[in-house]
Amino acid sequence: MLRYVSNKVTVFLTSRVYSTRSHVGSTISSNSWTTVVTALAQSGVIDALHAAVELLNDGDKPDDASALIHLLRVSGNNGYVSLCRQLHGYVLKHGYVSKTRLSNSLMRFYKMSDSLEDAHKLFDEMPEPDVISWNSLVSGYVQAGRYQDGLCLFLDLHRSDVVPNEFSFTSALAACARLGILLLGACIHSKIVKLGMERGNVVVGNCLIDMYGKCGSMDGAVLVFQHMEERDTVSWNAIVASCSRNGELELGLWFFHQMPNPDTVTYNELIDAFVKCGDFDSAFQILSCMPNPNSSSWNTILTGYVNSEQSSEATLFFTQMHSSGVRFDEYSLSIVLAAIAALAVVPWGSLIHSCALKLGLDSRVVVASALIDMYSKCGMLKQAELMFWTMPRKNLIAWNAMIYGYARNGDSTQAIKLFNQLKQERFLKPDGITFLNLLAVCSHCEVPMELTLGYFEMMVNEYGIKPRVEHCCSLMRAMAQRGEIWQAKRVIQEFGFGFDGVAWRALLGACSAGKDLKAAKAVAAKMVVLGEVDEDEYVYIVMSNLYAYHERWREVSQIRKIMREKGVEKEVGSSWIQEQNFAMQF
DNA sequence: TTAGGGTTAG
Repeated sequence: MLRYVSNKVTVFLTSRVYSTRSHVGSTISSNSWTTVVTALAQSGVIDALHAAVELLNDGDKPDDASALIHLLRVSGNNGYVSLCRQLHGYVLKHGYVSKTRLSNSLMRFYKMSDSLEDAHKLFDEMPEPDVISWNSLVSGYVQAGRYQDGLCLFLDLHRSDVVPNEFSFTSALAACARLGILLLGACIHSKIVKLGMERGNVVVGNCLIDMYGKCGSMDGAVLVFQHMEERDTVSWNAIVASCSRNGELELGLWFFHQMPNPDTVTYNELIDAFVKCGDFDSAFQILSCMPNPNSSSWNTILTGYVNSEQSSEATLFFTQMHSSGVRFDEYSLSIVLAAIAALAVVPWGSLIHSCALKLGLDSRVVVASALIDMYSKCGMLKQAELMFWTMPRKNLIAWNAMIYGYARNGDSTQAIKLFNQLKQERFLKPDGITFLNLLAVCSHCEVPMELTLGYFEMMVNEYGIKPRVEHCCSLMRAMAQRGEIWQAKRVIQEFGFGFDGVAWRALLGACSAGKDLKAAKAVAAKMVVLGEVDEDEYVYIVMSNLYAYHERWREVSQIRKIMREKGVEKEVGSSWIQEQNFAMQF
Protein backbone atom coordinates (compact mmCIF):
# COMPACT_ATOMS: atom_id res chain seq x y z
CA MET A 1 0.00 0.00 0.00
CA LEU A 2 2.74 2.39 0.98
CA ARG A 3 4.64 1.59 -2.18
CA TYR A 4 1.53 2.41 -4.20
CA VAL A 5 0.93 5.65 -2.33
CA SER A 6 4.55 6.67 -2.55
CA ASN A 7 4.75 5.93 -6.24
CA LYS A 8 1.88 8.27 -6.76
CA VAL A 9 3.75 10.85 -4.72
CA THR A 10 6.80 10.48 -6.94
CA VAL A 11 4.79 10.70 -10.12
CA PHE A 12 2.96 13.72 -8.82
CA LEU A 13 6.12 15.47 -7.81
CA THR A 14 8.23 14.70 -10.85
CA SER A 15 5.50 15.91 -13.14
CA ARG A 16 5.83 19.33 -11.58
CA VAL A 17 9.50 19.31 -10.86
CA TYR A 18 11.26 18.75 -14.16
CA SER A 19 10.89 22.24 -15.53
CA THR A 20 12.32 23.90 -12.43
CA ARG A 21 15.05 21.35 -11.89
CA SER A 22 17.17 22.49 -14.79
CA HIS A 23 17.20 26.03 -13.35
CA VAL A 24 17.65 25.18 -9.70
CA GLY A 25 20.03 22.26 -10.02
CA SER A 26 20.24 19.51 -7.46
CA THR A 27 21.25 20.71 -4.02
CA ILE A 28 20.79 17.40 -2.25
CA SER A 29 23.94 15.34 -2.44
CA SER A 30 23.31 12.62 0.12
CA ASN A 31 19.82 11.50 1.00
CA SER A 32 19.18 11.44 4.72
CA TRP A 33 16.44 12.99 6.79
CA THR A 34 18.92 15.39 8.38
CA THR A 35 20.00 16.88 5.07
CA VAL A 36 16.44 16.90 3.75
CA VAL A 37 15.13 18.75 6.79
CA THR A 38 17.94 21.28 6.60
CA ALA A 39 17.18 21.85 2.92
CA LEU A 40 13.43 22.14 3.60
CA ALA A 41 14.12 24.76 6.23
CA GLN A 42 16.45 26.75 4.00
CA SER A 43 16.43 26.62 0.23
CA GLY A 44 16.25 24.22 -2.68
CA VAL A 45 12.71 23.40 -1.65
CA ILE A 46 11.68 21.43 -4.70
CA ASP A 47 14.78 19.24 -4.62
CA ALA A 48 14.34 18.68 -0.92
CA LEU A 49 10.75 17.56 -1.43
CA HIS A 50 11.90 15.22 -4.10
CA ALA A 51 14.58 13.77 -1.88
CA ALA A 52 12.07 13.35 0.95
CA VAL A 53 9.69 11.44 -1.30
CA GLU A 54 12.54 9.18 -2.38
CA LEU A 55 13.33 8.44 1.26
CA LEU A 56 9.69 7.57 1.92
CA ASN A 57 9.68 5.37 -1.19
CA ASP A 58 12.75 3.51 0.10
CA GLY A 59 10.95 2.77 3.35
CA ASP A 60 13.26 5.08 5.29
CA LYS A 61 11.12 6.23 8.20
CA PRO A 62 11.89 9.67 9.68
CA ASP A 63 13.29 9.52 13.22
CA ASP A 64 10.71 11.85 14.68
CA ALA A 65 7.68 13.85 13.61
CA SER A 66 9.59 17.05 12.93
CA ALA A 67 10.75 15.97 9.47
CA LEU A 68 7.15 15.27 8.48
CA ILE A 69 6.08 18.63 9.92
CA HIS A 70 8.65 20.41 7.76
CA LEU A 71 7.56 18.35 4.79
CA LEU A 72 3.89 19.24 5.32
CA ARG A 73 4.63 22.93 5.76
CA VAL A 74 6.70 23.17 2.61
CA SER A 75 4.36 21.06 0.45
CA GLY A 76 1.34 22.96 1.78
CA ASN A 77 2.92 26.35 1.10
CA ASN A 78 3.79 25.27 -2.44
CA GLY A 79 0.30 24.01 -3.21
CA TYR A 80 1.08 20.29 -3.33
CA VAL A 81 -2.37 19.38 -2.02
CA SER A 82 -2.30 15.80 -3.18
CA LEU A 83 1.09 15.20 -1.57
CA CYS A 84 -0.20 16.59 1.75
CA ARG A 85 -3.19 14.28 1.69
CA GLN A 86 -0.90 11.33 0.99
CA LEU A 87 1.36 12.39 3.85
CA HIS A 88 -1.74 12.26 6.06
CA GLY A 89 -2.20 8.67 4.91
CA TYR A 90 1.43 7.97 5.78
CA VAL A 91 0.97 9.52 9.23
CA LEU A 92 -2.07 7.33 9.92
CA LYS A 93 -0.37 4.18 8.66
CA HIS A 94 2.78 4.65 10.70
CA GLY A 95 1.18 5.66 13.94
CA TYR A 96 2.32 9.26 14.08
CA VAL A 97 -1.22 10.40 14.88
CA SER A 98 -0.55 10.76 18.58
CA LYS A 99 2.08 13.39 17.83
CA THR A 100 0.11 16.52 18.60
CA ARG A 101 2.37 18.89 16.70
CA LEU A 102 2.20 16.76 13.61
CA SER A 103 -1.58 16.64 13.74
CA ASN A 104 -1.64 20.40 14.24
CA SER A 105 0.47 20.73 11.17
CA LEU A 106 -2.00 18.59 9.21
CA MET A 107 -4.85 20.72 10.51
CA ARG A 108 -3.05 23.79 9.21
CA PHE A 109 -2.91 22.20 5.78
CA TYR A 110 -6.64 21.34 5.79
CA LYS A 111 -7.48 24.89 6.90
CA MET A 112 -5.30 26.28 4.12
CA SER A 113 -7.07 24.18 1.52
CA ASP A 114 -10.55 25.17 2.78
CA SER A 115 -11.29 21.70 4.15
CA LEU A 116 -12.48 22.68 7.60
CA GLU A 117 -14.48 19.50 7.96
CA ASP A 118 -11.33 17.42 7.46
CA ALA A 119 -9.53 19.60 10.00
CA HIS A 120 -12.35 19.04 12.49
CA LYS A 121 -12.36 15.29 11.86
CA LEU A 122 -8.64 15.17 12.50
CA PHE A 123 -9.12 17.21 15.67
CA ASP A 124 -11.76 14.76 16.92
CA GLU A 125 -9.36 11.88 16.33
CA MET A 126 -6.51 13.49 18.27
CA PRO A 127 -5.95 11.75 21.62
CA GLU A 128 -4.57 14.87 23.27
CA PRO A 129 -5.35 18.10 21.45
CA ASP A 130 -3.42 21.00 22.97
CA VAL A 131 -4.31 24.67 23.08
CA ILE A 132 -2.88 25.20 19.60
CA SER A 133 -5.10 22.45 18.18
CA TRP A 134 -8.14 24.17 19.71
CA ASN A 135 -7.07 27.64 18.58
CA SER A 136 -6.34 26.43 15.10
CA LEU A 137 -9.83 25.03 14.64
CA VAL A 138 -11.58 27.99 16.32
CA SER A 139 -9.72 30.46 14.11
CA GLY A 140 -10.42 28.25 11.09
CA TYR A 141 -14.15 28.58 11.67
CA VAL A 142 -13.94 32.30 12.40
CA GLN A 143 -11.84 33.02 9.31
CA ALA A 144 -14.28 31.02 7.19
CA GLY A 145 -17.13 33.21 8.45
CA ARG A 146 -18.64 30.39 10.52
CA TYR A 147 -18.69 32.52 13.64
CA GLN A 148 -21.26 30.53 15.58
CA ASP A 149 -19.41 27.27 15.03
CA GLY A 150 -16.20 29.02 16.12
CA LEU A 151 -17.80 30.34 19.30
CA CYS A 152 -19.35 26.96 20.16
CA LEU A 153 -15.92 25.39 19.88
CA PHE A 154 -14.41 28.18 21.99
CA LEU A 155 -16.99 27.44 24.70
CA ASP A 156 -16.12 23.73 24.46
CA LEU A 157 -12.48 24.69 24.97
CA HIS A 158 -13.53 26.48 28.14
CA ARG A 159 -15.20 23.36 29.42
CA SER A 160 -12.17 21.18 28.57
CA ASP A 161 -9.02 20.65 30.62
CA VAL A 162 -6.96 22.77 28.23
CA VAL A 163 -6.25 26.31 29.39
CA PRO A 164 -7.10 28.96 26.79
CA ASN A 165 -4.49 31.59 25.96
CA GLU A 166 -4.38 34.99 24.23
CA PHE A 167 -4.80 33.40 20.82
CA SER A 168 -8.01 31.64 21.87
CA PHE A 169 -9.52 34.90 23.07
CA THR A 170 -8.65 36.91 19.97
CA SER A 171 -10.49 34.49 17.68
CA ALA A 172 -13.50 34.38 20.00
CA LEU A 173 -13.59 38.19 20.18
CA ALA A 174 -13.48 38.42 16.39
CA ALA A 175 -16.50 36.09 16.22
CA CYS A 176 -18.42 38.15 18.82
CA ALA A 177 -17.60 41.28 16.83
CA ARG A 178 -18.95 39.86 13.59
CA LEU A 179 -22.11 38.55 15.26
CA GLY A 180 -22.55 41.72 17.33
CA ILE A 181 -22.82 39.78 20.59
CA LEU A 182 -21.75 42.46 23.06
CA LEU A 183 -22.72 40.45 26.13
CA LEU A 184 -20.48 37.49 25.34
CA GLY A 185 -17.74 39.85 24.13
CA ALA A 186 -17.83 41.70 27.45
CA CYS A 187 -17.75 38.38 29.37
CA ILE A 188 -14.67 37.37 27.42
CA HIS A 189 -13.16 40.78 28.20
CA SER A 190 -13.64 40.26 31.93
CA LYS A 191 -12.09 36.80 31.66
CA ILE A 192 -9.09 38.35 29.85
CA VAL A 193 -8.71 40.92 32.62
CA LYS A 194 -8.96 38.21 35.28
CA LEU A 195 -6.20 36.23 33.60
CA GLY A 196 -4.07 39.38 33.34
CA MET A 197 -3.88 39.15 29.55
CA GLU A 198 -5.15 42.63 28.81
CA ARG A 199 -1.84 44.30 29.41
CA GLY A 200 1.25 43.53 27.43
CA ASN A 201 -0.51 42.07 24.42
CA VAL A 202 -1.37 44.63 21.81
CA VAL A 203 -3.33 42.20 19.61
CA VAL A 204 -5.75 41.33 22.43
CA GLY A 205 -6.35 45.05 22.98
CA ASN A 206 -6.93 45.56 19.26
CA CYS A 207 -9.48 42.76 19.15
CA LEU A 208 -11.28 44.25 22.16
CA ILE A 209 -11.49 47.69 20.49
CA ASP A 210 -12.80 46.05 17.34
CA MET A 211 -15.34 43.94 19.23
CA TYR A 212 -16.74 46.91 21.20
CA GLY A 213 -16.82 49.06 18.08
CA LYS A 214 -18.63 46.46 16.00
CA CYS A 215 -21.08 45.74 18.83
CA GLY A 216 -22.01 49.42 19.00
CA SER A 217 -20.26 50.18 22.30
CA MET A 218 -18.19 53.29 21.56
CA ASP A 219 -17.50 53.77 25.28
CA GLY A 220 -16.07 50.27 25.57
CA ALA A 221 -13.82 50.79 22.55
CA VAL A 222 -12.46 54.13 23.85
CA LEU A 223 -11.92 52.75 27.34
CA VAL A 224 -9.86 49.82 26.07
CA PHE A 225 -7.88 52.12 23.76
CA GLN A 226 -7.10 54.56 26.57
CA HIS A 227 -5.88 51.83 28.90
CA MET A 228 -3.58 50.14 26.41
CA GLU A 229 0.06 50.18 27.47
CA GLU A 230 1.27 49.89 23.90
CA ARG A 231 -0.51 50.79 20.68
CA ASP A 232 0.29 49.95 17.09
CA THR A 233 -1.20 51.13 13.78
CA VAL A 234 -3.94 48.50 14.03
CA SER A 235 -5.02 49.88 17.44
CA TRP A 236 -5.38 53.38 15.99
CA ASN A 237 -7.17 52.13 12.90
CA ALA A 238 -9.52 50.03 15.01
CA ILE A 239 -10.54 53.02 17.13
CA VAL A 240 -10.98 55.27 14.06
CA ALA A 241 -13.07 52.48 12.47
CA SER A 242 -15.19 52.22 15.63
CA CYS A 243 -15.91 55.95 15.45
CA SER A 244 -16.81 55.73 11.77
CA ARG A 245 -19.07 52.73 12.33
CA ASN A 246 -20.89 54.42 15.19
CA GLY A 247 -21.38 57.77 13.51
CA GLU A 248 -18.81 59.57 15.70
CA LEU A 249 -17.12 61.47 12.87
CA GLU A 250 -15.62 64.24 14.99
CA LEU A 251 -14.19 61.83 17.54
CA GLY A 252 -12.76 59.78 14.69
CA LEU A 253 -11.06 62.88 13.26
CA TRP A 254 -9.72 63.71 16.70
CA PHE A 255 -8.10 60.27 17.01
CA PHE A 256 -6.80 60.59 13.47
CA HIS A 257 -5.02 63.85 14.29
CA GLN A 258 -3.38 62.25 17.35
CA MET A 259 -2.20 59.27 15.34
CA PRO A 260 1.56 59.04 14.77
CA ASN A 261 1.75 57.16 11.43
CA PRO A 262 -1.53 56.82 9.56
CA ASP A 263 -1.51 54.23 6.78
CA THR A 264 -3.82 53.46 3.83
CA VAL A 265 -6.32 51.67 6.07
CA THR A 266 -6.57 54.79 8.27
CA TYR A 267 -7.35 57.04 5.31
CA ASN A 268 -9.85 54.51 4.00
CA GLU A 269 -11.56 54.55 7.39
CA LEU A 270 -11.84 58.32 7.18
CA ILE A 271 -13.27 58.12 3.67
CA ASP A 272 -15.78 55.61 5.02
CA ALA A 273 -16.67 57.92 7.92
CA PHE A 274 -17.39 60.84 5.56
CA VAL A 275 -19.28 58.69 3.07
CA LYS A 276 -21.44 57.27 5.86
CA CYS A 277 -22.63 60.74 6.79
CA GLY A 278 -23.20 61.68 3.15
CA ASP A 279 -20.24 64.05 2.83
CA PHE A 280 -18.88 62.79 -0.50
CA ASP A 281 -16.87 65.98 -1.14
CA SER A 282 -14.69 65.44 1.91
CA ALA A 283 -14.34 61.78 0.96
CA PHE A 284 -13.08 62.81 -2.50
CA GLN A 285 -10.70 65.27 -0.92
CA ILE A 286 -9.10 62.55 1.20
CA LEU A 287 -8.94 60.23 -1.79
CA SER A 288 -7.07 62.82 -3.84
CA CYS A 289 -4.67 63.84 -1.04
CA MET A 290 -3.90 60.52 0.68
CA PRO A 291 -0.43 59.01 0.14
CA ASN A 292 -1.14 55.54 -1.28
CA PRO A 293 -4.74 55.07 -2.33
CA ASN A 294 -5.60 51.49 -3.26
CA SER A 295 -8.67 49.88 -4.81
CA SER A 296 -10.32 49.79 -1.35
CA SER A 297 -10.07 53.57 -1.09
CA TRP A 298 -12.16 53.89 -4.26
CA ASN A 299 -14.44 50.98 -3.38
CA THR A 300 -15.40 52.71 -0.13
CA ILE A 301 -16.85 55.66 -2.05
CA LEU A 302 -18.48 53.31 -4.55
CA THR A 303 -20.11 51.43 -1.66
CA GLY A 304 -21.25 54.75 -0.19
CA TYR A 305 -23.17 55.55 -3.37
CA VAL A 306 -24.80 52.12 -3.49
CA ASN A 307 -25.76 52.17 0.17
CA SER A 308 -27.34 55.61 -0.16
CA GLU A 309 -29.32 54.42 -3.19
CA GLN A 310 -27.40 56.63 -5.63
CA SER A 311 -26.94 53.87 -8.17
CA SER A 312 -26.43 56.13 -11.19
CA GLU A 313 -23.72 58.05 -9.34
CA ALA A 314 -22.14 54.71 -8.46
CA THR A 315 -21.92 53.65 -12.11
CA LEU A 316 -20.49 57.03 -13.10
CA PHE A 317 -17.92 56.79 -10.32
CA PHE A 318 -17.05 53.30 -11.52
CA THR A 319 -16.23 54.65 -14.99
CA GLN A 320 -14.13 57.32 -13.30
CA MET A 321 -12.24 54.56 -11.47
CA HIS A 322 -11.63 52.89 -14.81
CA SER A 323 -10.34 56.02 -16.49
CA SER A 324 -8.10 56.77 -13.47
CA GLY A 325 -6.43 53.40 -13.98
CA VAL A 326 -7.66 51.86 -10.71
CA ARG A 327 -7.13 48.12 -10.62
CA PHE A 328 -10.59 46.57 -10.04
CA ASP A 329 -10.80 43.84 -7.48
CA GLU A 330 -13.64 41.44 -6.65
CA TYR A 331 -15.26 44.03 -4.38
CA SER A 332 -15.25 46.78 -7.02
CA LEU A 333 -17.14 44.46 -9.36
CA SER A 334 -19.62 43.13 -6.80
CA ILE A 335 -20.48 46.64 -5.60
CA VAL A 336 -21.03 48.07 -9.06
CA LEU A 337 -23.13 44.99 -9.88
CA ALA A 338 -25.40 45.88 -6.97
CA ALA A 339 -25.84 49.36 -8.46
CA ILE A 340 -26.56 47.91 -11.89
CA ALA A 341 -29.05 45.45 -10.39
CA ALA A 342 -30.90 48.38 -8.80
CA LEU A 343 -30.99 50.17 -12.15
CA ALA A 344 -31.85 46.91 -13.97
CA VAL A 345 -29.67 47.70 -16.99
CA VAL A 346 -28.77 44.28 -18.42
CA PRO A 347 -26.13 45.43 -20.95
CA TRP A 348 -24.07 47.04 -18.20
CA GLY A 349 -24.36 43.89 -16.11
CA SER A 350 -23.13 41.81 -19.03
CA LEU A 351 -20.21 44.20 -19.48
CA ILE A 352 -19.18 43.73 -15.86
CA HIS A 353 -19.60 39.98 -16.28
CA SER A 354 -17.14 40.08 -19.20
CA CYS A 355 -14.86 42.29 -17.16
CA ALA A 356 -14.94 39.69 -14.34
CA LEU A 357 -14.12 36.90 -16.80
CA LYS A 358 -11.24 38.91 -18.20
CA LEU A 359 -9.82 39.61 -14.74
CA GLY A 360 -10.35 35.99 -13.67
CA LEU A 361 -12.63 37.11 -10.85
CA ASP A 362 -15.89 35.55 -12.06
CA SER A 363 -15.67 32.49 -9.81
CA ARG A 364 -15.02 34.51 -6.63
CA VAL A 365 -17.96 34.07 -4.31
CA VAL A 366 -18.70 37.80 -3.91
CA VAL A 367 -18.66 38.39 -7.66
CA ALA A 368 -20.62 35.25 -8.58
CA SER A 369 -23.29 36.01 -5.94
CA ALA A 370 -23.53 39.60 -7.16
CA LEU A 371 -23.94 38.33 -10.74
CA ILE A 372 -26.70 35.93 -9.66
CA ASP A 373 -28.40 38.80 -7.88
CA MET A 374 -27.99 41.18 -10.83
CA TYR A 375 -29.29 38.70 -13.41
CA SER A 376 -32.29 37.72 -11.29
CA LYS A 377 -33.15 41.36 -10.53
CA CYS A 378 -33.02 42.03 -14.26
CA GLY A 379 -35.44 39.13 -14.80
CA MET A 380 -32.81 36.92 -16.44
CA LEU A 381 -33.32 33.83 -14.32
CA LYS A 382 -31.70 31.44 -16.78
CA GLN A 383 -28.44 33.43 -16.64
CA ALA A 384 -28.64 33.51 -12.84
CA GLU A 385 -29.14 29.74 -12.74
CA LEU A 386 -26.18 29.22 -15.05
CA MET A 387 -23.98 31.29 -12.74
CA PHE A 388 -25.23 29.45 -9.66
CA TRP A 389 -24.78 25.91 -10.92
CA THR A 390 -21.34 26.56 -12.42
CA MET A 391 -19.93 28.10 -9.23
CA PRO A 392 -17.14 25.83 -7.99
CA ARG A 393 -17.84 26.62 -4.34
CA LYS A 394 -21.26 27.84 -3.30
CA ASN A 395 -21.56 29.54 0.04
CA LEU A 396 -24.78 30.51 1.79
CA ILE A 397 -24.76 33.96 0.18
CA ALA A 398 -24.92 32.34 -3.27
CA TRP A 399 -27.77 30.02 -2.23
CA ASN A 400 -29.65 32.94 -0.72
CA ALA A 401 -29.12 35.04 -3.84
CA MET A 402 -30.55 32.27 -6.04
CA ILE A 403 -33.54 31.63 -3.76
CA TYR A 404 -34.13 35.38 -3.73
CA GLY A 405 -33.95 35.35 -7.54
CA TYR A 406 -36.79 32.83 -7.71
CA ALA A 407 -38.70 34.73 -5.02
CA ARG A 408 -38.39 37.98 -6.90
CA ASN A 409 -39.51 36.44 -10.14
CA GLY A 410 -42.48 34.76 -8.48
CA ASP A 411 -41.31 31.19 -9.05
CA SER A 412 -42.31 29.63 -5.74
CA THR A 413 -41.89 26.04 -6.95
CA GLN A 414 -38.21 26.53 -7.84
CA ALA A 415 -37.52 28.60 -4.72
CA ILE A 416 -38.91 25.89 -2.47
CA LYS A 417 -37.12 23.19 -4.44
CA LEU A 418 -33.80 25.00 -4.04
CA PHE A 419 -34.45 25.57 -0.35
CA ASN A 420 -35.00 21.82 0.10
CA GLN A 421 -31.73 21.19 -1.72
CA LEU A 422 -29.95 23.64 0.57
CA LYS A 423 -31.29 21.72 3.57
CA GLN A 424 -29.54 18.62 2.23
CA GLU A 425 -26.16 20.40 2.08
CA ARG A 426 -23.81 18.92 4.66
CA PHE A 427 -21.90 22.01 5.65
CA LEU A 428 -24.41 24.81 5.12
CA LYS A 429 -27.57 25.64 6.95
CA PRO A 430 -30.25 28.21 6.15
CA ASP A 431 -30.04 31.52 8.01
CA GLY A 432 -32.44 34.40 8.67
CA ILE A 433 -32.00 35.77 5.14
CA THR A 434 -32.82 32.38 3.59
CA PHE A 435 -36.10 32.24 5.51
CA LEU A 436 -36.85 35.86 4.68
CA ASN A 437 -36.60 35.01 0.98
CA LEU A 438 -38.63 31.85 1.44
CA LEU A 439 -41.39 33.65 3.36
CA ALA A 440 -41.38 36.38 0.72
CA VAL A 441 -42.13 33.71 -1.89
CA CYS A 442 -44.95 32.41 0.27
CA SER A 443 -46.45 35.87 0.68
CA HIS A 444 -46.23 36.76 -3.00
CA CYS A 445 -47.30 33.46 -4.54
CA GLU A 446 -50.19 31.24 -3.63
CA VAL A 447 -48.34 28.91 -1.32
CA PRO A 448 -50.66 27.04 1.07
CA MET A 449 -50.88 28.71 4.48
CA GLU A 450 -49.93 25.49 6.29
CA LEU A 451 -46.68 25.37 4.32
CA THR A 452 -45.91 29.04 5.04
CA LEU A 453 -46.54 28.57 8.74
CA GLY A 454 -44.48 25.39 8.60
CA TYR A 455 -41.46 27.31 7.29
CA PHE A 456 -41.87 29.98 9.95
CA GLU A 457 -41.98 27.33 12.66
CA MET A 458 -39.05 25.48 11.11
CA MET A 459 -37.01 28.69 11.27
CA VAL A 460 -37.77 29.21 14.95
CA ASN A 461 -37.80 25.65 16.27
CA GLU A 462 -35.48 23.70 14.00
CA TYR A 463 -32.87 26.36 13.25
CA GLY A 464 -33.22 28.49 16.38
CA ILE A 465 -33.51 31.74 14.41
CA LYS A 466 -35.27 34.54 16.26
CA PRO A 467 -37.87 36.08 13.93
CA ARG A 468 -37.10 39.67 12.94
CA VAL A 469 -39.79 42.16 12.10
CA GLU A 470 -39.24 41.49 8.38
CA HIS A 471 -40.06 37.78 8.84
CA CYS A 472 -43.27 38.69 10.63
CA CYS A 473 -44.17 41.18 7.88
CA SER A 474 -43.90 38.45 5.25
CA LEU A 475 -45.97 36.11 7.36
CA MET A 476 -48.58 38.84 7.84
CA ARG A 477 -48.74 39.56 4.12
CA ALA A 478 -49.36 35.87 3.47
CA MET A 479 -52.16 35.84 6.05
CA ALA A 480 -53.69 39.06 4.83
CA GLN A 481 -53.78 37.72 1.27
CA ARG A 482 -56.18 35.09 2.50
CA GLY A 483 -58.27 37.69 4.28
CA GLU A 484 -56.93 36.72 7.68
CA ILE A 485 -56.17 40.32 8.71
CA TRP A 486 -56.97 39.83 12.37
CA GLN A 487 -54.76 36.80 12.62
CA ALA A 488 -51.98 38.87 11.04
CA LYS A 489 -52.54 41.50 13.72
CA ARG A 490 -52.04 38.81 16.35
CA VAL A 491 -48.60 38.04 14.84
CA ILE A 492 -47.50 41.61 15.61
CA GLN A 493 -48.48 41.30 19.25
CA GLU A 494 -47.28 37.74 19.70
CA PHE A 495 -43.73 38.47 18.54
CA GLY A 496 -43.44 41.75 20.42
CA PHE A 497 -43.50 44.16 17.48
CA GLY A 498 -46.45 46.16 18.82
CA PHE A 499 -44.35 49.32 18.94
CA ASP A 500 -42.61 48.80 15.61
CA GLY A 501 -43.90 51.10 12.89
CA VAL A 502 -42.54 48.81 10.17
CA ALA A 503 -44.86 45.98 11.28
CA TRP A 504 -47.96 48.17 11.30
CA ARG A 505 -46.99 49.63 7.95
CA ALA A 506 -46.81 46.12 6.50
CA LEU A 507 -50.19 45.30 7.99
CA LEU A 508 -51.67 48.46 6.50
CA GLY A 509 -50.28 47.43 3.12
CA ALA A 510 -51.91 44.03 3.59
CA CYS A 511 -55.27 45.67 4.42
CA SER A 512 -54.91 47.83 1.35
CA ALA A 513 -54.22 44.82 -0.87
CA GLY A 514 -57.33 43.11 0.53
CA LYS A 515 -59.40 46.34 0.19
CA ASP A 516 -60.35 45.90 3.84
CA LEU A 517 -61.31 49.44 4.86
CA LYS A 518 -62.45 48.57 8.36
CA ALA A 519 -59.21 46.86 9.30
CA ALA A 520 -57.15 49.58 7.59
CA LYS A 521 -58.89 52.26 9.67
CA ALA A 522 -58.00 50.42 12.87
CA VAL A 523 -54.37 49.99 11.79
CA ALA A 524 -54.05 53.63 10.68
CA ALA A 525 -55.43 54.72 14.05
CA LYS A 526 -52.77 52.61 15.77
CA MET A 527 -50.09 54.23 13.61
CA VAL A 528 -51.30 57.68 14.57
CA VAL A 529 -50.92 56.72 18.24
CA LEU A 530 -47.39 55.47 17.57
CA GLY A 531 -46.52 58.75 15.82
CA GLU A 532 -45.80 56.90 12.58
CA VAL A 533 -47.94 59.13 10.42
CA ASP A 534 -46.23 62.52 10.43
CA GLU A 535 -43.94 63.26 7.51
CA ASP A 536 -44.92 59.97 5.93
CA GLU A 537 -47.27 60.16 2.99
CA TYR A 538 -47.74 56.37 2.88
CA VAL A 539 -50.59 56.12 5.40
CA TYR A 540 -52.48 59.01 3.80
CA ILE A 541 -52.11 57.61 0.31
CA VAL A 542 -53.21 54.11 1.31
CA MET A 543 -56.24 55.43 3.19
CA SER A 544 -57.19 57.87 0.47
CA ASN A 545 -56.99 55.13 -2.18
CA LEU A 546 -59.03 52.76 -0.03
CA TYR A 547 -61.76 55.35 0.57
CA ALA A 548 -61.75 56.08 -3.16
CA TYR A 549 -62.15 52.35 -3.91
CA HIS A 550 -65.18 52.27 -1.63
CA GLU A 551 -66.45 55.52 -3.23
CA ARG A 552 -66.28 57.42 0.06
CA TRP A 553 -65.38 60.70 -1.64
CA ARG A 554 -65.99 62.93 1.38
CA GLU A 555 -63.23 61.09 3.34
CA VAL A 556 -60.95 61.22 0.31
CA SER A 557 -61.12 64.99 0.10
CA GLN A 558 -60.65 65.26 3.91
CA ILE A 559 -57.43 63.24 3.71
CA ARG A 560 -56.17 65.29 0.76
CA LYS A 561 -56.82 68.43 2.79
CA ILE A 562 -54.84 67.13 5.77
CA MET A 563 -52.01 66.20 3.43
CA ARG A 564 -51.91 69.70 1.99
CA GLU A 565 -51.95 71.25 5.44
CA LYS A 566 -49.17 69.03 6.74
CA GLY A 567 -47.13 69.46 3.60
CA VAL A 568 -46.96 65.75 2.89
CA GLU A 569 -47.50 65.20 -0.79
CA LYS A 570 -47.35 62.28 -3.08
CA GLU A 571 -43.86 61.87 -4.52
CA VAL A 572 -43.52 62.69 -8.16
CA GLY A 573 -42.76 59.63 -10.24
CA SER A 574 -39.15 59.57 -11.37
CA SER A 575 -37.39 57.93 -14.26
CA TRP A 576 -33.82 57.48 -15.31
CA ILE A 577 -31.97 57.63 -18.56
CA GLN A 578 -29.18 55.23 -19.32
CA GLU A 579 -25.90 57.05 -19.49
CA GLN A 580 -24.43 55.86 -22.73
CA ASN A 581 -21.03 56.97 -21.47
CA PHE A 582 -20.90 54.01 -19.16
CA ALA A 583 -20.96 51.51 -21.99
CA MET A 584 -18.63 53.65 -24.09
CA GLN A 585 -15.88 53.39 -21.49
CA PHE A 586 -15.28 49.69 -22.16
C1' DT B 1 11.14 27.40 22.41
C1' DT B 2 13.78 26.57 14.32
C1' DA B 3 8.23 23.00 13.69
C1' DG B 4 1.42 24.28 15.07
C1' DG B 5 -2.56 29.19 16.68
C1' DG B 6 -4.38 35.76 16.81
C1' DT B 7 -6.00 41.84 15.24
C1' DT B 8 -7.89 46.95 11.58
C1' DA B 9 -11.30 49.00 5.68
C1' DG B 10 -15.46 46.52 1.81
